[in-house]
Amino acid sequence: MQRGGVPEVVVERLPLYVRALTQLRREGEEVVSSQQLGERLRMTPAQIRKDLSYFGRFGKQGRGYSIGILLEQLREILGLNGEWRACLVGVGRLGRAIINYTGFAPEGFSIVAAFDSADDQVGANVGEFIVRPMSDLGTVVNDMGVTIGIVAVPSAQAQAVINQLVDNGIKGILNYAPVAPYVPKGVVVRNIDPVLSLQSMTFYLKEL
Amino acid sequence: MQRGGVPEVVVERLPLYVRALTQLRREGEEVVSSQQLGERLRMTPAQIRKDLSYFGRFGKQGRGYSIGILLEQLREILGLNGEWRACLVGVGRLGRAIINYTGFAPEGFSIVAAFDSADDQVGANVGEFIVRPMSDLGTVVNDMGVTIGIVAVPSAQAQAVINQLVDNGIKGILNYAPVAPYVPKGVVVRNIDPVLSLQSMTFYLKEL
DNA sequence: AAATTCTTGTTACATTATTCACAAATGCCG
DNA sequence: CGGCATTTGTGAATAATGTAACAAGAATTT
Repeated sequence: MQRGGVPEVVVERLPLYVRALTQLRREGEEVVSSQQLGERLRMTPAQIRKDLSYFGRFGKQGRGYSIGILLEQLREILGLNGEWRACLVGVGRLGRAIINYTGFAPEGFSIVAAFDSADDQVGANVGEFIVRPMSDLGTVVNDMGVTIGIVAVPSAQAQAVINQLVDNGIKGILNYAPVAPYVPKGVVVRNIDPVLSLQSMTFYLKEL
Repeated sequence: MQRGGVPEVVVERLPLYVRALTQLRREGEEVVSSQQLGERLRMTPAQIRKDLSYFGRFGKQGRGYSIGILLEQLREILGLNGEWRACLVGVGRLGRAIINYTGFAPEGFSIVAAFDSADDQVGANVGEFIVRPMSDLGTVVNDMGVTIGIVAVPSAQAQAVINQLVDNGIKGILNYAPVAPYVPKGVVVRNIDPVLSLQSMTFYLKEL
């Protein structure tokens, strides 16, 4: 287990529930049973009930869960009700794609600044940002209340950039570089690497 | 466990080993112990040895693993020695970013065609491709030996697109749409969703 | 209002995953 | 060459995760 006695696997499934519940609400549903939710998400109802039971008792026997209430509770638990501010480091191809990605903002994650360690990128206009030098990091983190750093630099520079982010008070790292970064305790990392996903996929494809 | 008696978690870690070994080789190393590899990847040496033991005996007592040999073996096991051909569905912002992503090709994954279900996109020029209609899917899959479909369509259309891919013989799906897709047995899905990653991250950030 | 049908929350059980610990090899050093 | 330092592969022990089963509560039907 991790922090607060809740297993990390469980925490990682909560956003799945949030997503499914949001969709159900959009469809006009008001109540859902663990059975129905399980069918949507292709998990067993028992697992869903067990997961939720780590945080409280949200359901009603014979009826199920009120979608509105459960959704609100889960958003609260995950801390999704505020606005989370992130900065991007690395404005190459990938970084530019991330800046222009429209999926973050509706979920309360906003990118508020862009950095690059290459001098020839600093000052450039990317999206609505002027690319800043890494030396501005501390100021930006403090002044704008940035807690998350999104790393989109070449793998050779990733660890150094992550160190700088952490040194300047960043608490969460969304890492797109293909490395296994080191961070001190208390800093949370999530890695995004489609290549790793494909490479484990092919294990199953090759023998089909 | 899954296929061949090898637990899926183990298969998902193999690409991590491949990545680390490739890097070590680039650094000029020839031999590595499970201890050293574990330090790089921040895992216990025991886990690495156990994982590898599902597939054979690659190490030498008192010495460790020959990087070249282990790397070759792992690439073979994962099926990474051939070229894997993929098609992309959805040429919106995200789809275009994926087409231009330079990380796939060096790892042996090539995108060989782009599709879109919106008529006003069909025929457009994206990257080096002319966007094709979904009706071309069967032909392309057969003629070009495509086994992987990359899905970058809005979530409302994702399941329908995935069904079409599967019906046309696609065996692996790399899904960027924020949905939990259904696929028949024998089809492998990997989901990429940075928002889910952020949403589980904030659980830990909010109480810091 | 009794009987029936649902469905939760939870405890007990089963399975899966990780870590430990050590015999058996291997290399190295003096 | 003998002894010391390493390091693997693995079976046993431990820990974590997932599933099943059921009492208790709530809605619905008769």
